[in-house]
Amino acid sequence: MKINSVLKSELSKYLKLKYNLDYNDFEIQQTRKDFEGDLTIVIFPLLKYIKQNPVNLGKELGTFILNNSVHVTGFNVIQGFLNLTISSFYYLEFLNNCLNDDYGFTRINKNSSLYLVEYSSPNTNKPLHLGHIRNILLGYSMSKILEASGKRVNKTQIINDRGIHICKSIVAWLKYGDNKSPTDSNEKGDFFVGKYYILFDKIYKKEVSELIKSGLAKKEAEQNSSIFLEAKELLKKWEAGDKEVINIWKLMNGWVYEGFNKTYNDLGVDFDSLYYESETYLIGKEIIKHGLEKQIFYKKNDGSVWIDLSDQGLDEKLLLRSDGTSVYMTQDLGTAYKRYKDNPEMKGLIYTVGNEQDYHFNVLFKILKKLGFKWAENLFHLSYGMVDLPSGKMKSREGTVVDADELILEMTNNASKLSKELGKLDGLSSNDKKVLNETIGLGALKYYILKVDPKKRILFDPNDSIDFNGNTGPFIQYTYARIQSLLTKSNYKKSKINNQLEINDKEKQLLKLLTIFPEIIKSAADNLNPALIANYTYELVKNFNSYYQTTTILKINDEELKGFRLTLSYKVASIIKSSMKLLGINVPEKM
RNA sequence: GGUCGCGUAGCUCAGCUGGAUAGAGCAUCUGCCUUCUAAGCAGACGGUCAGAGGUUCGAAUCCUCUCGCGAUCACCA
Repeated sequence: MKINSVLKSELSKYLKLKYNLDYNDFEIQQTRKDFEGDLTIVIFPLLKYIKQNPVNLGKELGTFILNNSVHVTGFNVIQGFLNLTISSFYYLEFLNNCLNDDYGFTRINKNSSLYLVEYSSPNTNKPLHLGHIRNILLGYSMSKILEASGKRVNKTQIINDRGIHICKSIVAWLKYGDNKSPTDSNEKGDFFVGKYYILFDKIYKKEVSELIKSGLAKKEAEQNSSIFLEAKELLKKWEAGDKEVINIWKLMNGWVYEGFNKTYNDLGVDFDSLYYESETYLIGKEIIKHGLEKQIFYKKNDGSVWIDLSDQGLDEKLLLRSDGTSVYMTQDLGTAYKRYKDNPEMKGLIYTVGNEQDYHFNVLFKILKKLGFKWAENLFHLSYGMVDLPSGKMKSREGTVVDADELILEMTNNASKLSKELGKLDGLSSNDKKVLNETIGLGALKYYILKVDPKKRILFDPNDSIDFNGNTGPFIQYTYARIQSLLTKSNYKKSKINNQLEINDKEKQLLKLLTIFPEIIKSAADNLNPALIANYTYELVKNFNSYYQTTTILKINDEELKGFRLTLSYKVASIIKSSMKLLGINVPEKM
C-alpha cells in the first residue's frame, strides 16, 4: 500500500470523526531538503472548513497520525506545513517488495487498450534531418512510455510518397541521371534522390530568372518554367496510372526507403505499420463525397469543396480543389479513417507533428467530429517546437539542414575522440570500442533532444559539440556502467533486507526516489512528455553519485549493511535501465 | 490584424494539477585520484522568474493587459 493513500485515509477518517467533515483531498508532497521530515501535508486548504490556527491544526493532525500509523515516526509543524518523518521500515519494505519486479512496467495483455503513435512521416524526396530526429525520438519514446503505463502500442507513420515533390526528383533524374542507381554512384538512396531534388530546384530557379529577364512577371515565369511543366506533366501521368511513370516512381521511392531504413536502424527505432499517402488520398476523397451528401461540406461554384468551421471560431477550410484533386487535409482525413478501420478498438491516436501544424490538426479533429466519428474524440496532437540553427530555420532546398546521418556520425566521432583522450576504452577490442562509441554518442544526442520540454523550441548549435558532462545521456550511462561494475566485482546476490537496519539520509533520499518512479511514468504518459522521465532519471543518478562517492560500499564489514547497499545500487541501476529504455537510449554494461 | 505557443542565473534547461528560502548542468573560482571507473564528488559565485495589474492565507505557476520571440491563418505539404 502506498504511504500517501494510507495517510490520506487515516486523516480523512479522523476529520470525519472529530469535525464531521468529508475531506480526502490532502495535498501531500516531498518535504524540502532543508526541513526535517520526508512527506509534507499542507494544512492551509483545510482552514476553509475548519476555522483554526494552522499550526494548532497541524499539531493536532500530526499527533493523531503519529499515534495511529506505524509508518510515521515523528512530525513537526512549520507555519501551515505538517512535516512527517516516515520510518525506514516503510522504505525498506518497499525496496524488498519491488526487488523482483520488472520495475514500473505494467503487464500488457490482449485486453489492454490500444494506442497508435504516429511519428517520422517523411516526404520521399530527401534525406531525414535534425527536425525529423526530434520527431522520431519523441514519437518512439512516447510509444515506449505508453507501453510502460500498460497500453498496447502500434507505432505507425504516414509516408508522403506522392505529389509534386517526388515528381521533381524524378524529372531531374530522368534528364541528368544517366540511368544510374545509388549503388552505381555508391551513395545512400535517400541522399541520391535528394541530390536530384536539389538539382531540379537549381535548374528551375535558373529558368525562372531567365524568363523574368525575357520580360515575364515572376508568377508567370514560375508557372512556365519548362522543367516545372515537365514535373506537372509527370504528376498528371502518375495520377492517370501511367505504367512507365509508376515504375520509375516505385524505383526511386524504393531507393529512398532503403536510405530511411538505415537511418531508423542507426537511431534504434522501428514501426509496426506503414501507411502511404498514395493509398489513403482516395479514401479521403470518398469521405469528402460522403460529407457532401450529408451536407456537412458544401461546394462552391467553381467546384471546390469546403467546410465552414466559423461556429467553432475557425474559418472556412478547403477540402478539395476546384479541379477535383486532393489537398493535405483530404489525405489526412483518409488516413485517419483507414487507421480507425484497421484498428477499430483504438483508444487513442497520437500524431507526433511539429507545432507549425497546430492549426491543421485542430481543424482535422473538428472535421472528423463533425462527420460524427466517435473515435475522433481519441485523437491527440503531440506538438513539438522546431529545431532551429543559429543561422535560422532549416531549409532543405537551401542546403541549410543538419542531416540526420551526418549528425549521428559526428556524435559517434565526438564520443570516440573523448574516450580516446580519457583513455576510457583502453584494452577493449576495436569492435567493442565502436559499439560503445555509438551507444554513447547516440545517447548524448537522444538525451539532449528528449530532456527538453517538447513544446519548447530548441536552438541547436552544431559547432557547440554536445556535452558529455552534467545533465547528459553519457553521464547517466556512465553511472549505470559503474553500478554494473560494482555489482559484478562484489558478487551481488539479491538479499533479503533486515527491517531493523538503520539507514542514512542519502540512502533514504534514494529510496524515496525509487518509490515515485511509477508515478513519473504515468505522468509522462498522460502529458505526452518524455522530458519528465529524462529529468527524473538525472535527479536519481545525481543523488546516487553523491551517495556512492561518500560510501565505501565494498569496505563495509557489516554484511547486512553491505547487502543493503548493494541491493540499493541494484535497484537504482534497474530504474536507470528502465528509464533509458523508455527514452530509447541504450545503457552499456561497461564504459 | 486574428489565433496558438514560448520568455526562469552570462549560456543550456528543470520547476507536474498554486505552497516554505526558485533548482541543475555549462562557464569562472577552491578543494578531493593508494579504495569501486575523476565522463565523478564537495563547495563558492551567479536571479526584479520579460513588465504591470488582478484572484488567493500564499503566484514562476491561474486570470487580464503590455512588450519581445516564434508559428499559423494558402486551390503548399
